[in-house]
Amino acid sequence: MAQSPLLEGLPAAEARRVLSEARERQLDKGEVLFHQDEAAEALHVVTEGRVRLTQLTAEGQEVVVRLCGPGEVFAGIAALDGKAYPFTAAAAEPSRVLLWRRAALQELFRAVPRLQANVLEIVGAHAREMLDRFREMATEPVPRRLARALLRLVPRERPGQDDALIVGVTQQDLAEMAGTTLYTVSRVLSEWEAIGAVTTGRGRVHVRSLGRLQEIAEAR
Amino acid sequence: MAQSPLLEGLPAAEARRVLSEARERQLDKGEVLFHQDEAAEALHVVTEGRVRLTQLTAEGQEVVVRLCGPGEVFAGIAALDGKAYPFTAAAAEPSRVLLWRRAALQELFRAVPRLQANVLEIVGAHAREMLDRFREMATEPVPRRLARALLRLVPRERPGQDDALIVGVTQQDLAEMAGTTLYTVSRVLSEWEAIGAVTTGRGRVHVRSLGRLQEIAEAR
DNA sequence: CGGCCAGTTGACGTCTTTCAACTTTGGTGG
DNA sequence: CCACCAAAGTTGAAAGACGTCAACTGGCCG
Repeated sequence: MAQSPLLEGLPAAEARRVLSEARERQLDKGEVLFHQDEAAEALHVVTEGRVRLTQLTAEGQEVVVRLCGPGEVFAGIAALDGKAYPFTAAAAEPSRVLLWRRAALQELFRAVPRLQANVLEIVGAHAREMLDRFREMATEPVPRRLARALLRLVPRERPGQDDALIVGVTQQDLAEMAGTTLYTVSRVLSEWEAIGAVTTGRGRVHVRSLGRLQEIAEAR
Repeated sequence: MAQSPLLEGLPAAEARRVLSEARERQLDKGEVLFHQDEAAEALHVVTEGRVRLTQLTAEGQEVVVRLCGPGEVFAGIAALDGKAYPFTAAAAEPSRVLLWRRAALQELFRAVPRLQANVLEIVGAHAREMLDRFREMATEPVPRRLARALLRLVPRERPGQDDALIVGVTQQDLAEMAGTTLYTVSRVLSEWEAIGAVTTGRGRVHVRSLGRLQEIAEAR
């Protein structure tokens, strides 16, 4: 938690102050934190496990907006403007989150201005990410989108490593992140396996060469 | 300008105060206000004409993020967190914009808190819109996306009217907004013309029945 | 009136989805 | 500990949507 971007640059005393205002919530696998279109009440941070943010289409098809691991903030926008949550949040596995209600947050902003700056920066980063993904969806073929989806799932900051193991993510999940079907995901992964770029297993993708994947994501 | 969401709810005196801090800029058709990835300096509002926000892919393909008419705010996120502009802004026709540099804005926020609330709300709305469009791109076929693109171009608030005339937008533009090609746009518009939903002309789309279009956008 | 830009339309190819059948994996309860 | 079941993954065949290329038309401005 200490290294969450939410608390970045805060002196220990202020960080404690902020944390003391949080509520904690524990979630079983699959438990829903909030539904899309509900009134937005709080900003959340994952401390343990993983939370999956999804948008549902009118036809009932799901799209995965983001998969949040420990330290990651979500529903930041909602907390700022207090409109409706733009997605549903549910635990992808047994998880723990901290949450700050809007009122508490407003007050903390006054006492700890750096906190507000952090929230704005996080919200900005998310808005940028959505813009990029929107462009990707509009212009890039499935394999490249899938490569990017995998790269986004790789735990950050693994100096020197050129491989990565992604677990607890089904091909259905990957399909919803890349905006395609599980069939196409399976085919593409099979191809990559044939050229030795990845190995796959039930709920598991082992990226053998992040570099290779990056090339697929960016290149030609 | 008075009815821009930026100034919503501000007493006349405060609105004047805010406006007095703005710089104005005039743009010829095609003139670029700022480029994607430049350091973000200012929040902008269109007062006249139209500004086109685009993202460029690595391969040089363009995607239109938004087309802003009078009163509309853009680059709000950038002004808050001061990172890079996430898109390029250029005048789609001779235009005029007001702009507030980050420092001026911060100061105004202190004097006019409602202004900050407005900016946060606007940024939130844009973030939500991008989320929705991302989902659309991931799940919806071209005709529906095109219908939505047209509906977004219809001047707001025309009580009672069931038709709308959209001018100064080429099919190439529509293609970039809907994430497709001008060929597909032409074909789809031809179909709609055949059933009497629209009529088209050079740089012109006359929507005969907004209701019909809405059905296409939402339905089945 | 000529050239240019916007738009149209057909033919074709390809990527992706859809549907169906089948295999593999891992967990659970007997 | 094993057998079994459900969930996850694989793969082929076929259809469909969409993009690409090329040729053609038509309106508009100088």
